[in-house]
Amino acid sequence: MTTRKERARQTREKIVRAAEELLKVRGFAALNVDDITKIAGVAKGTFYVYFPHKTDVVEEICRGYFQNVALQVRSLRDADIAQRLGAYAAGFMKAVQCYGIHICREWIRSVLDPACAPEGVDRRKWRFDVDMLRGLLEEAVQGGELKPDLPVDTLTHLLISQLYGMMLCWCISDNEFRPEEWSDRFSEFQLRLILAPYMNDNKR
Amino acid sequence: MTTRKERARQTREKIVRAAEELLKVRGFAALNVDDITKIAGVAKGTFYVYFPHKTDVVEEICRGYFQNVALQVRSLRDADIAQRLGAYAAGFMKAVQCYGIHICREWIRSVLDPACAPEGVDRRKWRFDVDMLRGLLEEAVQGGELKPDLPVDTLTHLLISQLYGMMLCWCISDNEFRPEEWSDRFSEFQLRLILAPYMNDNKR
Amino acid sequence: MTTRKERARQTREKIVRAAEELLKVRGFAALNVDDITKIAGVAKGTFYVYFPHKTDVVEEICRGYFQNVALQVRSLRDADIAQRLGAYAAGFMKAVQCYGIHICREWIRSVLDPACAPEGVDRRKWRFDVDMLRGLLEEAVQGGELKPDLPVDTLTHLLISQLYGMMLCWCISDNEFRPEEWSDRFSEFQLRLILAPYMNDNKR
Amino acid sequence: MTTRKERARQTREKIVRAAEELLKVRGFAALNVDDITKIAGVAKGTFYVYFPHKTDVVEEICRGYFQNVALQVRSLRDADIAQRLGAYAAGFMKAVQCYGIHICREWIRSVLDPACAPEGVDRRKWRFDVDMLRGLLEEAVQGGELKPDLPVDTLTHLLISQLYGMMLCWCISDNEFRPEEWSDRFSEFQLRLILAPYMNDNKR
DNA sequence: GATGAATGAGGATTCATTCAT
DNA sequence: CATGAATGAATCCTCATTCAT
Repeated sequence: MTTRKERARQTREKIVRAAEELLKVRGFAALNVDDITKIAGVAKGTFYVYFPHKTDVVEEICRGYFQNVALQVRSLRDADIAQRLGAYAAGFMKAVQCYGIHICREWIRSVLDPACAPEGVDRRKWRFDVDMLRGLLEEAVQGGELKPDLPVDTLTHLLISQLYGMMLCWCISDNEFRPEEWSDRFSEFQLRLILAPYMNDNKR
Repeated sequence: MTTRKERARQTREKIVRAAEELLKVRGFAALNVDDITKIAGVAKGTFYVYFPHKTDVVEEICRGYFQNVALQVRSLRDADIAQRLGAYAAGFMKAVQCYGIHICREWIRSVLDPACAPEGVDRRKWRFDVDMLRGLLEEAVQGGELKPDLPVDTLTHLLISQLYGMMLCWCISDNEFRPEEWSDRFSEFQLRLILAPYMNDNKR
Repeated sequence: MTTRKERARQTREKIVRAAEELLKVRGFAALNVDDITKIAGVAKGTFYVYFPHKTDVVEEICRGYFQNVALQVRSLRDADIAQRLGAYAAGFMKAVQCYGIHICREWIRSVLDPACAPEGVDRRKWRFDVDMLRGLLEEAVQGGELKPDLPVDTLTHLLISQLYGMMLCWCISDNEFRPEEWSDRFSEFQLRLILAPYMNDNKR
Repeated sequence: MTTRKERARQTREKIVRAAEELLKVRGFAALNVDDITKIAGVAKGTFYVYFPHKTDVVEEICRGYFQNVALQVRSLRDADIAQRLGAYAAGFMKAVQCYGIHICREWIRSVLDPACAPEGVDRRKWRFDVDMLRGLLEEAVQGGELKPDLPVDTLTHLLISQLYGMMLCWCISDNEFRPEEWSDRFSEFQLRLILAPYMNDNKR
């Protein structure tokens, strides 16, 4: 009984891992069920026991990705807003680097066109990041850390497009730099300068 | 004489238009020669009279797009560096908006994976932008407008990833904002602040 | 269990037989997967379950053909070299006749141009024959049956080109004679005469 | 007028030359009208002004080949039959080498299957060679040079299959030897030995 | 005679998906 | 649950040939 279920879980796991591996190495366009099952060491038909469609496994892979970023940001109670945003950026880029260029490319590609790419790969990550950054800024305003005239929406979008832009440029430039290092430069050269005009001195 | 060649030009045009239309509506993944020629009203073989490979027509479509941006920047002789970079950003985002979200998405998608996507659609735009922005910064340094300790590479990449990030976020957010307006905010809230530490007062 | 695999074997067999039939009747140039599967009574895709490329099935057909010739030659311990070479020739021409003119033609054609014809159909038969005949001659020299001044290479090539020439002429002349009978004439009128100058009397 | 005709002749010539060149270099399978006309420097349609079908030009190319061999054999009045047959063989192999491996391969291939290959490339060469060699032998018998019990047909076929066999082996072995040299060895090691039993001493 | 634009049948190969065992 | 044989629609590309100019 439990054995049966456990076995099934393992089979499913093998398939997901195989798909993930291929996705990382070769990208979505070159992903096919044949290879997935061959690598997973199961029969082709087994794939369809667990996933009605090929895209479903991609969805599952991409779902978890990106979502558990930055939960640790909350824990930075004593840090100032610049540090917390910096931590978010660092977490973001660390995740980006960790997932690898192919997953990122795939994520971008899929999020650009939900119609022709894995349908399940939705914009949750995007919404999450927008909400997260806006939340951090609003909190800081409410907590008196930032001045009330801070244009929250504008800054949110500037910050987030910077993060997404670095990911995109990394993908375009084909690994020309290390994402992790760039989040540092982002914090160092950009973040504080942008926030500076809105910082309350007493908080400093 | 002229008629023959003119006809051919029109046929080619019809094919390009048909492909462009499909590209805009359905994206590259769903693009196929059959539909292109059907829409263009020519025989399938005719496509290959003008384009050796399917991807070549996509290249043709995307080429040009993005490439004639920002030549006017050079003409801004009297403007300071912030104004010139701002003009570049404005030109970039204006082009982005002008080409439309589908072409932009396609461009991003194709530039993400030259292996499986239109090979001809290369990174020229990317290289061009990188070189252009770096050039503007270097000139300003040489001209004494910016201090010599300006980290050219870092700033170039920050600026460019901001631009590309805005384009990407626009595509992701599905037209949630107008690119043109965002280049203004970019200039207003970010550009000057980042450059400020490196501005020579006398130039101001 | 057995049924599944057995069925598959039969399907594969059906495909091979269909291809062979077409090959015999129409030759390689007119061979296409569509017809093969139609005759075999399976779906087009099924062909590719068993053969990655069209040429692979042709290879399979031609392999084996020609390869198990002349193993019996080795067993002719007591026969003299002329008899053994004669036996080889006889085996060769018997095989030629047995396989039929179309397969022979196809084999020649394919072996003539590995680039555009079935790549897998290689020159094994050719190498095998060359090595076999040379081996027989060398053995006879080492065994003292033939004089040491025998020009092994030259004779090998003369003999082999005679054999292949008879096959070719048979194909060209469109069945004008029976290959089996010609190997007899080859032995009778040519083989002994050519070897004569090099025969050691004592062996006789 | 004459100019018109002369021009046309030149155009036709250019096409034939271009086709010949391609045939030599790439073989029949890779021959296509597009390349022929491109190399010839004429429009595609021009090809069809002179040749109703692609195969017709190949026929024209192959026709002349092989046919003007050995007309000089006739002139060897004083030579004995072995010398004359040797001269024929030499002429044959010289032609073979001169035409190149691709033409030879193509000729063999086409002669093997007139149905799928250039239809016009017929067996004339084959008939010509058979008749020629048989004629030489019969003449020698009638002239008393060879004994009347000479098995003309058998020897004719053995000789001719030897010649064709050398050509075939050359093609198969991919230029492993020089045809011209092999006709010498053929004469030296084989021809005289085969004829010896039938030679009338007085003629020598 | 010469052109070259247009054709469209034909052919190889891929691959997501089904289903009987 | 797991299998893997079978499917067939989809798609890219080739190229001999036609024909209006």
